[in-house]
Amino acid sequence: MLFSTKAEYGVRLMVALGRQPGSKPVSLSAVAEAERLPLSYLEHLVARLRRAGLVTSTRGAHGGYSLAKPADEITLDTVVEALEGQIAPMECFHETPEGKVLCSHESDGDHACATKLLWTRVQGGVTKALAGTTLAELVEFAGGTAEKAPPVGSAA
Amino acid sequence: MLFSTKAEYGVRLMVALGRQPGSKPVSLSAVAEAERLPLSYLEHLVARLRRAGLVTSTRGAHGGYSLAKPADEITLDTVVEALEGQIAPMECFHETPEGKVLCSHESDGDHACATKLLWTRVQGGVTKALAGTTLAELVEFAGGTAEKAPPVGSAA
DNA sequence: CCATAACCGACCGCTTCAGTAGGATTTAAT
DNA sequence: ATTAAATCCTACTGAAGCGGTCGGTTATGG
Repeated sequence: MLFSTKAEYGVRLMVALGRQPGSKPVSLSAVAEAERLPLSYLEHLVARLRRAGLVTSTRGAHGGYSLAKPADEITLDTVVEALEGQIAPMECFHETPEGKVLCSHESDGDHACATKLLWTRVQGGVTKALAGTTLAELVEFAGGTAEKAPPVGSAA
Repeated sequence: MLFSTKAEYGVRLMVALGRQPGSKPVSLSAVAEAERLPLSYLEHLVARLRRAGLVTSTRGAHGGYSLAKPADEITLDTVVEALEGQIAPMECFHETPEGKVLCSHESDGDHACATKLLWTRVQGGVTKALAGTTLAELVEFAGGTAEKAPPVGSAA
């Protein structure tokens, strides 16, 4: 499996927030109920999203979470990375700040690691798919906002 | 991490076999020494490759493993799948024999799962990268066959 | 004041990973 | 025939991550 449920649940959480019109915060319990996900587990995930600056929180009664940016400015690579940690096909793969890819097996001289070409291509494929998808697309795909289907928290 | 060292070690093993000219089998211990990998662990990996029909074995002294097909007819998706199991971005993702993608969260009516669009794209990116790479390319990339660098098992 | 809800850290059962261990079988060479 | 080299097979193990729970603290609107 490429990704764990952390990415799955976290993305669904983000979509749920994206469906909320305006800037009214959505409580985690509302999301948990709508998506049938354990509340206490969602707390861990949303903490990662908050630390990554993707959502903002308002505490206290009637509080909750909102997207920190418009949904069409949020690409899924940042979301998945916040949830799963650095996206790399392989343990030995490090990406430098300048975007260069390093392989820790290349210690023996400059003779390139046999697998580097492969993992670089895989990395490219995944990154392209994630960075080329915006949260707004997923919200749209999931059934749009209030018009067609009510956002979470509305009366059943 | 997208893949574990099973894919890493296994692909390096396949490249090592691909560097061997002719059909002379290469012993696992030779590969283990050349690639600095634990022999007993490689045994597990090569067993998967053999069961998948990617390598053939000859037992007894002077035995070893050879590629079951020419390197340019082996695409890396089959190799990685043999090593890691079915390639899917997410637990809930099943591919039917006809190539259709199913998501187990789509039980509630026909309303598509919010994340399906995303995982489908990721899946496509990875599959394209893996299926579009042949073992021959990696062998070439790693330094070609006997000409430039001797295959494993040759005198040091 | 009290219900609601965000925050935080510890814990737990389970599975997988990476690797080891010990043997058995087969085969080539001496 | 013996032996060394090799594939093959099963079982085991320590460590880590996954998915989730629990209890408690803090903040806030009514």
